[in-house]
Amino acid sequence: MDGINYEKLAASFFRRKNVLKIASELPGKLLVTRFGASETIGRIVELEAYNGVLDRASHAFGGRRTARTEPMYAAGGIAYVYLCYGIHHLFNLVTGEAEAPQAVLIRGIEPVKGIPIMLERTGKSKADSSLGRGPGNVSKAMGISTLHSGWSLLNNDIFIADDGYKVPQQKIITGPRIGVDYAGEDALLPYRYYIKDNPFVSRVKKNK
DNA sequence: TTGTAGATAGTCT
DNA sequence: GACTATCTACAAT
Repeated sequence: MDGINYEKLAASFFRRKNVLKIASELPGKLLVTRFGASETIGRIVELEAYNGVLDRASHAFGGRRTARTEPMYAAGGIAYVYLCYGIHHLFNLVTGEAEAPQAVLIRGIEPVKGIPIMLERTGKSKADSSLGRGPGNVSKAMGISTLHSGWSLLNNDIFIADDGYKVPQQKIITGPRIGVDYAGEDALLPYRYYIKDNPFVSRVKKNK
């Protein structure tokens, strides 16, 4: 449709046990949202894995289980959206089996389709590199909010798709996660994946 | 171009 | 009632 051919990823993709394996395959995939007549598509360029109860940076660390984190304990293939700073909605993909609270946080996308809609949602006037950079902007541009937490990624409202785009292996970089200094040694784990030289990947420091 | 400060609201104890 | 996270804006160089 509209010149973009893509295939929705099936539940089997999300339900594998190894969240790192799933995370390593996500760069270059498409994040699609369809709310009413508004379809927006962004290519995933940056993400972080959260490895269940062992991961201090995860909301589910130590087996904590509350109404908010409940979606993380479900089987993979649904969305987990939480609010941070009272303003930003962060979008996660739940992976793994039921009772294994693993998730992947989408930190950055490259707008592919529906850019005027994204501009309207974010209140921006032109599509610069800040449109899909940073987890708060991702959900804002895609129209995702905490209302969508627990939604299935197998329906036609929100889903992940593959359009055949392949990211060269040498352009997929792994490194420490961002904003998880409080996680102690876990903050050093290379659970962050991003595409090298992509302007929509948040950078610690500008270099030029 | 780089650094720093201020804002926010839902969740858990 | 305390805590948790990121973006935007503004100021200085």
